[in-house]
Amino acid sequence: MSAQKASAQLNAMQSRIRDLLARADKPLSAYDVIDGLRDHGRVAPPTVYRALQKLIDEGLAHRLETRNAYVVCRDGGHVCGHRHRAGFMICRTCGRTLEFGDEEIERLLGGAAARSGFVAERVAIEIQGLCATCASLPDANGA
Amino acid sequence: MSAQKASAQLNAMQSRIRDLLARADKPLSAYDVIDGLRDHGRVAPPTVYRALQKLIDEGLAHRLETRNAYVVCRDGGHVCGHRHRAGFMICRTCGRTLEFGDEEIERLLGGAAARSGFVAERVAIEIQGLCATCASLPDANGA
DNA sequence: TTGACGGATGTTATAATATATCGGTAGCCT
DNA sequence: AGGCTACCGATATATTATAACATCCGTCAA
Ligand SMILES: [Zn+2]
Ligand SMILES: [Zn+2]
Ligand SMILES: [Zn+2]
Ligand SMILES: [Zn+2]
Repeated sequence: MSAQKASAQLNAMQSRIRDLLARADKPLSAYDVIDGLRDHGRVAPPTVYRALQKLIDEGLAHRLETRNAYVVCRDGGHVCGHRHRAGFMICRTCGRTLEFGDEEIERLLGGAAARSGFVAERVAIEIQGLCATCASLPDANGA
Repeated sequence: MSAQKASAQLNAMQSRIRDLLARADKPLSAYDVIDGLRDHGRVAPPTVYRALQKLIDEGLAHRLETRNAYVVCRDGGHVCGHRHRAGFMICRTCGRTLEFGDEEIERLLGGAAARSGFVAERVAIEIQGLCATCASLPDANGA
């Protein structure tokens, strides 16, 4: 058991935050997380940001750049614990966020980059719009 | 000339900011812009944010979500003045940013979205990495 | 002409997001 | 034990963005 690595090595704070993100049905900002942890006493921003970064490093969570918010990794099948690229569809009405890990898209992005000799390291793909549910409600369509 | 619309209807502030963005060889934050306009006297944040939004609305500039920064539209051929979707490759070393408007990618993203019944409105695609120039320099490779 | 109205622009103040920096704690090696 | 290191957390502050209010200016009915 010398080379045991990564997951399950979360401390109490990290676990609490992961649970909080997992229970939420939409992305939480760092300060939403701080508020959500009020039961455990006051928590300072750096504590939360570091814990979030840890979860991201472990592949357990993602940051949504267009929202300044965080979600647990919900990439359908894959068992988390390895970092992976992902895209997101974020509903502007209900906030629900669908994660997708479409390798096809990633390959194409890599291709577009390679055409210019660009070496891709991080890829952010975030689609804002209406989820199927909200799109079917008249209110959300702007009408 | 009753229905003349859009472009060239920039006021002095908007033009100055567009010029500033155009002269910069990398994305500028809103506060970089404020600093860059110091010659013209102090400018307050809302003034700059509103002007930037105007430029974005006119299709003359884009916001980089992963950087909280702004660039002029440099989509190769197209004459700006209409909003369009774009992707970006952002060099982490020199900051230079390449804009691409790959319809193929957009179609695929639309497809990924449609598969879940998601109605895409805004699409952000931002690739961080090394530009061809920086990738060829030993320092930038992390070595 | 003139003064009520409305939209655009500018200012002040403050909110929301994120990090620099320091000090404490615990494991670990000598 | 003593010192080293790495992690952890708190205080303070930096960075990014907007709310709320004031001002200016063109429009148009009276
Ligand atoms: Zn994921
Ligand atoms: Zn929805
Ligand atoms: Zn463009
Ligand atoms: Zn570069």
